[in-house]
Amino acid sequence: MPGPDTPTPAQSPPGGTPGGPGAPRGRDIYPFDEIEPRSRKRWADLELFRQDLEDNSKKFYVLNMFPYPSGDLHAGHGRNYIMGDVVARLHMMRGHQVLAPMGFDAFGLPAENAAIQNQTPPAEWTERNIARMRAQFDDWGVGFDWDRALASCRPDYYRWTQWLFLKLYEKGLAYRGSAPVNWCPNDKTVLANEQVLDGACERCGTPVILRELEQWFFKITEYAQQLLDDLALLEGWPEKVRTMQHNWIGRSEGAEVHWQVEDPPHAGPHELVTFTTRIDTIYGATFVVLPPAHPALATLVTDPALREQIDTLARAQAKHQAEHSFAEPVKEGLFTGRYLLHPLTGARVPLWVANYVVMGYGTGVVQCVPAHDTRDYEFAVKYGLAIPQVIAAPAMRETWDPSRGDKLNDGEGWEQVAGAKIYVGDGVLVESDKYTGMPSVEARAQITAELESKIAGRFRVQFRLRDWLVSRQRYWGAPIPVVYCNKDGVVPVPEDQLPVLLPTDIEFRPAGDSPLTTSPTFLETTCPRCGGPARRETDTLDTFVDSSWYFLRFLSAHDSTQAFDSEAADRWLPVDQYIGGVEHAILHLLYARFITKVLFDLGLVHFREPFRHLFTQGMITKGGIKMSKSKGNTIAPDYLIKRYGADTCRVYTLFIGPPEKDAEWSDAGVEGAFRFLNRYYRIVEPRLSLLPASLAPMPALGDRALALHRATHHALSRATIDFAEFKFNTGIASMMELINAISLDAQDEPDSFVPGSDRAWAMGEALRLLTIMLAPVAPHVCEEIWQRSGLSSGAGGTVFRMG
RNA sequence: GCCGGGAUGGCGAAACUGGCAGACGCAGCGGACUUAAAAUCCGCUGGCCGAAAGGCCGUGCAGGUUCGAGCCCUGCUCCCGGCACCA
Repeated sequence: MPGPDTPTPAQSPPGGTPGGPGAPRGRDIYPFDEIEPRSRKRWADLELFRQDLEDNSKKFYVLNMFPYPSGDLHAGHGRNYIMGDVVARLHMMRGHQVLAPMGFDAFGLPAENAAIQNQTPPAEWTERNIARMRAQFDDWGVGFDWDRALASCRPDYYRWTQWLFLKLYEKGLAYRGSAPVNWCPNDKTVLANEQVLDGACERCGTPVILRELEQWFFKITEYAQQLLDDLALLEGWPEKVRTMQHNWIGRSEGAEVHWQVEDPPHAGPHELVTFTTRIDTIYGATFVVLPPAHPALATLVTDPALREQIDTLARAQAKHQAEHSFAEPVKEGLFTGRYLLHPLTGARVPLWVANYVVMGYGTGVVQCVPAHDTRDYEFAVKYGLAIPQVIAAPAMRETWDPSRGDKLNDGEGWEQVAGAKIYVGDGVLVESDKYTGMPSVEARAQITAELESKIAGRFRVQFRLRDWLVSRQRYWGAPIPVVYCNKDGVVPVPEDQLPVLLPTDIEFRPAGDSPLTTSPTFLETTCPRCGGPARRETDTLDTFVDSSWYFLRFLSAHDSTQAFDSEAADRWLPVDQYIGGVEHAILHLLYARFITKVLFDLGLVHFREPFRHLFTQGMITKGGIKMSKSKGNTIAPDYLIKRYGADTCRVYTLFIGPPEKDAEWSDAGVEGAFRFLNRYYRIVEPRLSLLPASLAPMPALGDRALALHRATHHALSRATIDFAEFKFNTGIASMMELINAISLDAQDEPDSFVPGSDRAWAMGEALRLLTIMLAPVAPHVCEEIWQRSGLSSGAGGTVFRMG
C-alpha cells in the first residue's frame, strides 16, 4: 500500500526518458511508451474487438466512414476514428455486443495516377497503403474487428458490387442512355454533376467541358419520393444533413401544360409540354421558351441561317454551364418563327429559344410570365415582349408596428429586377377570365382541374434530383458486368460468371481512352447468350457504388456464396451509429439510402434506412485550412504518438472543441492534454490499492470525504450524459474538474488517508470512477491502472468488460 | 438570390435550453520548490473605477416581452456551409 501522501515525485520510468529523443525534455512524465504497447497487447490477446455476430440481443453496430487508402493518416483523420473508437468502447463497457468493422474505399483515381507516375500496378500501390494505414489505426489505439476488413478493390468484394449492378439491371433500375456529361480533360474521365465544383473537377481543379457519351445510369429518381419521405424517419441524423438532402431531392408541385403547335411541321411535334409551379399565372404567359439544345428544334426550325444561330447559342450555353462562372450570363434568345396556342385562351404565343432554360428539369420547355417572374421579365424587356399583369399583390401592411421599428413590411413577394419591381408572390388573380378575383392557391387547383378536363395538362410533381450516372472511363474500378453482342445486343454477365476481373495487361498512360480498351484479353469475349463473339463493356463503376453497400458486406466478409447474409443483416442492421465527414452529407448517404431501399424492394433486407444515427464531425484545420497531404499542413500521428503517446492524442483530439465544428490544431493544446494525463497518473499511481478498497460499503463520510464523493458523482453523471450526446469536449472538462478536486484533496497530510478511513474511501472511489469514465478516451493508461490496481478480476479482465 | 447554421474574454470554448455569464483548457501574471532553469504544486486572470471593501458596465447592432434574457420575439449587420437561370 502506498504511503498516503508523502509528496510523491512523479514516476520516472527506470532506464531513462520515455518517448525517445523527441520526447519533452527534462520532465517527469508518465511512462506511456511502456504502458501503451502493454495495454494494446492485452486487448489483442482478449480479442476485445472481435465480434462473431452470435448474440445480437444488445447489439451495437458502430461504423466510421471507410477511408480512401491514400497512404498516410494524419491528425485530421483521427477525429473520425477516435470518436468511433470511444463510442465502441463506451458501449462495450455498457455490456453491448459491439460490431466495429473497418474497410477501405480502395478504388479511385489516385491509385491510377500513381500507376501512371511510378508504373506500379494500382493494386500493389493500394495494398501497400492499406497495410500502412492499418498499422496507424493500431498506433492510435483505435480498435476494429480486423477479421472483417474489406477493400472495395479486391475481387471478393467487387464481385458483389457487380452482382448489385445486375440486380438493378434486372429491376430496370440500371439503364443505358446518352447524355451530355462533364468531362475532365486532365483526368480523362467523366464526372458526375456532384463531382464538379464551380465548373472544375473536384479532384484536380481543371475546368470541365461537356461531351456527349453513352452512359450507364441508376434510376434513383424512381425513389425520389421515398428518399424524401423517409428523411422523417431519420431522427438520429443532424437536421442540417436532412435539410441538405431535402433540398437536393428538391420536390415541387405544379402542372404540366400542353401547348398545340400552330401549323406544325409534318415530321415534328404537334404539341410542346411545359412544366410550371405557378399555373395560376397562366393568363399572363406571353411566350414559351426552349433551351437552344432542345431536340424538338431540329424539326421546328428549318431555316438554315436560324438553325446556325441557335447552334451557336447552344454551344455558348454549354460552354458557360461547363465553366460555371459565377456571373450569371446575359439572357439571350432567338425567335423561332413559330407560335403555340394558349390552352385556355387560344391566343397565339410566340415560341422562343433562350439560354436561361436548362434541359433536364421538368420538360425542358418553359411558359413565361414576365410580369411575375424575374427571369422572364428580364427577357421580355430585352426583346420587347408583352408584360401583362395577372396577379394583384395583397395590400401592403400600413400599420405602424412599433415592435418592427419604423419600417413598413412591404417587401414580401416583391423582387427588384432590371430597374423595376415586380411581384412574384401569391396574390389574387386579375385579367384571368373566370378566375379573376380568386386567390393564387385556389386558382392553381381549379386551373389544373380545368386543364385536366380538357386533356391539356395535369398535376405533376417534379424533382430536382437526376439519375445517378455510374459509368467511369477509368481502369481502377469495378468493371460493369455487361457484354455487347452483335446479335443479342446488351447482355448482362450471368451471376455465376462473376467477377468480371480487371485485367493486368494494361498500359498506364497519362492520356487517352479508358485503359480497359487497351486490353485485348479483356475486351474480346463471347456472348453468354449465343456464344458468338462479343465485346466487354469497358467502363467501370463509380466508386460511390462500392460504398453504397459496404456496411452490409462486413457481416459476411468471408462469404463467397453471397454478397451478404440477409438474416444477419436483419439482426445487425441498421447501423446504430455512423460517423463521418459532412462532405458526404448528400451523395454517399443518399446513394446508400437508395441502394438500401432497392434491396428492401428485392426482399433482401427488411429495413428501409441503413443508418439509424449519424454524426458528422467537423474537420481539423491547420493555419485555417483543411489538413491535407496536398496542402502540406498535416500533423503526423506517428510523431505525436512517439512524443506524447496515443492517449494524449486522443484526449486532445476530443477536447479541441465541439466535435461537429471545425477546429484549429494547436500544439499548445496537445501539451494541455498531456499535462492532464500526467496529473491523473501522478495521483493515481501511488494510490492503486485505494481503488479496490473503495468497493467496500461506504463508511460514514465527514465533510471533506463527502465533498469529494459528491464531486465524483457530479463528474460521472456529466461525463456520462455528455458522452452519450457526443459532447466529448465538455465530458473531458468535467473529468478535469474532478482531477482538480482530487488533487487538492490529495495534498493533505498522510493521516487523512489511513486505510479504511472515510477520506481514503472517497479518494479510492474518485480515482476508481475517474479511471472508468476516462477509459474510453485514454484507454491505454486506464487499462494499465485497472490491471495494476487488481480490479481486473471481473468477467472480462479488462476495464472495457467489467462484468 | 434561396435554404440551413452561427456571432460570448487575448485564444479554443462552457452555461444542464429563461435563473450567479465566462466551467474546462491554452496563453499571461504572481508565489512555493530549486544555486538556477525546466517540470511540479498553489493563487490571480472580461472591462472600467478603487489601496481595499466594493461599485458600475459587459454575450455582433437597434428595439421588444419578462420579476429576470447569451437563451424568447421583431428588424438589421457580418461570418460559415449547402444549392443556384430548377420555371
